[in-house]
Amino acid sequence: MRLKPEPLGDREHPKPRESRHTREALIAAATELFAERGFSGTSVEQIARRAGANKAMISYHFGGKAALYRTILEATIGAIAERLVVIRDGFTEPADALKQVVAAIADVASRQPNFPALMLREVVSGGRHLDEQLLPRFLAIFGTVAKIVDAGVRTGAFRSVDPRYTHLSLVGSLFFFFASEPFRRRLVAEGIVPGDPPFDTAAYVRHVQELLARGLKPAAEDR
Amino acid sequence: MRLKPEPLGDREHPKPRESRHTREALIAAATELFAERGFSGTSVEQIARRAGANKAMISYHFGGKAALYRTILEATIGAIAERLVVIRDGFTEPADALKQVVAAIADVASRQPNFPALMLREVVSGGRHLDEQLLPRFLAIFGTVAKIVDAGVRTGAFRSVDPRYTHLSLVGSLFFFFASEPFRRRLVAEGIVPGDPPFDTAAYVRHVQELLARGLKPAAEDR
DNA sequence: GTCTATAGGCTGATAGAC
DNA sequence: GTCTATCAGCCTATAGAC
Repeated sequence: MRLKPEPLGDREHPKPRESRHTREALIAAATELFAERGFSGTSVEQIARRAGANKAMISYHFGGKAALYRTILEATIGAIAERLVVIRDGFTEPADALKQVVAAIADVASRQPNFPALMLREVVSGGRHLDEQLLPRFLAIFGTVAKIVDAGVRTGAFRSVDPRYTHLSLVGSLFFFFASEPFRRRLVAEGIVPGDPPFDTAAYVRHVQELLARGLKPAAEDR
Repeated sequence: MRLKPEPLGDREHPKPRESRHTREALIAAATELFAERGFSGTSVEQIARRAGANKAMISYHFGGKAALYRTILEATIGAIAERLVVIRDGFTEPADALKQVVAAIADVASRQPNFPALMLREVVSGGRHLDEQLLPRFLAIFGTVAKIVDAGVRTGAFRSVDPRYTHLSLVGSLFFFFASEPFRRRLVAEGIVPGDPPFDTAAYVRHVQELLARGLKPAAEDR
């Protein structure tokens, strides 16, 4: 997933123009295109062109377009699942843990800008490409929020809410923000939507955290 | 958009098997497929088959696949814009108006179950199919929320929040909920996610309304 | 209005030279 | 590992019969 520059060291055979580089360039290009245009909206021709590689290389390195897509999904889901599982298994304060979840999703989205669009497309498509190996990792996102909210409701840190609805509103807000970034950028550039103050990831993260903190706090009348 | 059964009345020529019916069947089938699989993920062959029509009818009635998609987008965006503009131009209480927006989006989504998936795909794709005619109508959603929040912040009904961020979290939560419905249904059916109590649109609407009401209310320390 | 048949373009994959 | 050339399949659009 990540496009690690990965210093080459001193190789002896400069002739095969670095398999590592081609492979990663293809992944980087394909990730962008799949996020922007979806799987069927992207041709191997386009991927190769953007990667500065030959389209035959996609079959050589990955075994075809579908396998390349799966490789990308795997890395993307792995990155977010890894982060969330740590929070899920280590938190003590539900309110704080929920903030951490928001921050973690935003952090992964900052490092891998195409992750939210890919996830959103996958969800909207009914998870068609998520097999029994990928699905559990994908659901780690859901499981983490659900566990935290469950704990919070039990301990009285949160008012009585459905953990599933809380998950959907949290993830929906965040994915939508990040996945709409290119569209918003266009609207701002064309002067259609106010770009001042500029859209800011950190500010939006705080916005969602605030909304959740205030929205889930038990009020006087809830007791 | 809507698949109005539209009683035929007494026509004289039963031979041309009802143009109206074919046209609407194509729109209904295409709307489902575009929502499920996206524009490029759907072939005219599939649309025709699901509509029980001939694929040449797509060119005849609409002028091609792209024109059919545009027809659908137009109707979809029109339906939601129409509803929101009424709220935008007639509200007095910002807190109540925001509730109405949530309810209106949910209501349109109930009548046209594919509307959120189509909108989400369009946003994630950078609004590629929204021309200068469709874009303003689409942005009525944004403008309505922004105006309401602006008013609420000015009158002190809401704490000081960015209307744009409020819009993104509101719309993101709702679209994500509705567009993920098929996926959730699958997860519940396979016993992967608890389906008890069953996911309920009205309950989710209340959840989002509550989250916003509590999340935007000015607290003692905000004054 | 509807259908069949077909044209013509593009897509993903791969054999084989280097 | 990389590239060129090529192929079979699928796609959208349409001409023309009914």
